[in-house]
Amino acid sequence: MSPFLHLFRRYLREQGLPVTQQRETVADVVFNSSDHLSIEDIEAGLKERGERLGKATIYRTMEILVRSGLVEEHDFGEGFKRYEHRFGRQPIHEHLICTNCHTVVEFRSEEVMRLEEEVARKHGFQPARHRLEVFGICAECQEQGVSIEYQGLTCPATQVA
Amino acid sequence: MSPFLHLFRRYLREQGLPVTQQRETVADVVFNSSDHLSIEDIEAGLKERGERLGKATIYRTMEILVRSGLVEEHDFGEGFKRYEHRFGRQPIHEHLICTNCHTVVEFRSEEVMRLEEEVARKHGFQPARHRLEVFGICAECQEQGVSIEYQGLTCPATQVA
DNA sequence: GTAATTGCAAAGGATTTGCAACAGT
DNA sequence: ACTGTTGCAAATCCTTTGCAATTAC
Repeated sequence: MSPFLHLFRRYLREQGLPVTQQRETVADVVFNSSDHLSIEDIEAGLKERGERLGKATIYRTMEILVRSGLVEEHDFGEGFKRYEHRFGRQPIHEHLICTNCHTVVEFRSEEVMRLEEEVARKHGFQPARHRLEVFGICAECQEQGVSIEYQGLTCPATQVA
Repeated sequence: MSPFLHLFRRYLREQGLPVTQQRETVADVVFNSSDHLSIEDIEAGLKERGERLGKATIYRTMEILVRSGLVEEHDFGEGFKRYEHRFGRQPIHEHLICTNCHTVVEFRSEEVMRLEEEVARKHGFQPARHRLEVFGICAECQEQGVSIEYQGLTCPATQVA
């Protein structure tokens, strides 16, 4: 049982929401992983514990967890969302993502923080947030001979002859 | 008719694919806009011209356009894709996006290019690409009194009392 | 007890796919 | 003519929603 679970319980009580078995179980799965979990990952984690929970309940609980600020939602462009808890992490950080095995490394960059501010100001925007994702192949996958998928970064057709 | 259409025709011929009316029309709509178009936007553009095209054809043509390198696909986390042609743009650039009106400003940052390289190397990754998006409220929307939606950036529940 | 949650199944939006009719080479 | 495309509808994927049965307070 995660030592942070009581924070979620407290949040639920503050909001006048029932503290249910299902909500606690979902939160505990998320709090006990330092990965960036998909809903499917969370389902698998629940199954491993022998918990049989409706998928709708997982979605509904994730919504509350995000609202509580205890969990952050990400969209890495895979067609579905991923979630990470915020304990013991930098409040704002960027992601380095292996496009083969989906390993995620977090890093913080003051340069990007400054850049957000600078670029927004230059264009008269009120900055709210940013996201920086670097995609590549991690060391381990490289060793197994995986190389970069074609990204359309070179552009032969645009070469006007 | 876009002056770049012949590049798409050439690409199709090189690939042994038929140059159809529909493919030309879709490409022309995309090439004539400097916006970041959703499929719905493209459909609207076609309707304006009096073209009646199946949605599946639009999706299939966008796939080819992306593969050709003439068009780039984006996912700004809205739940659907957007497309921009690559003519007269920086080959690699970042996006500043108004979360209210969806205006997109492009900017280039050498710092981010360097950061991608540096961070990937530090973690043994082979870098392939990155994406940086800054979200905020544009000047025009600010004038109309729009302010930043709550982003969950402050995190009261994580304050361990 | 009362109000909210759960679980299921149905609905939803974006995208894809199967297939008969059709157009490009 | 032959191969590949088009358009429609059905299917798919992730996510949300309606509703009767159940649980938290």
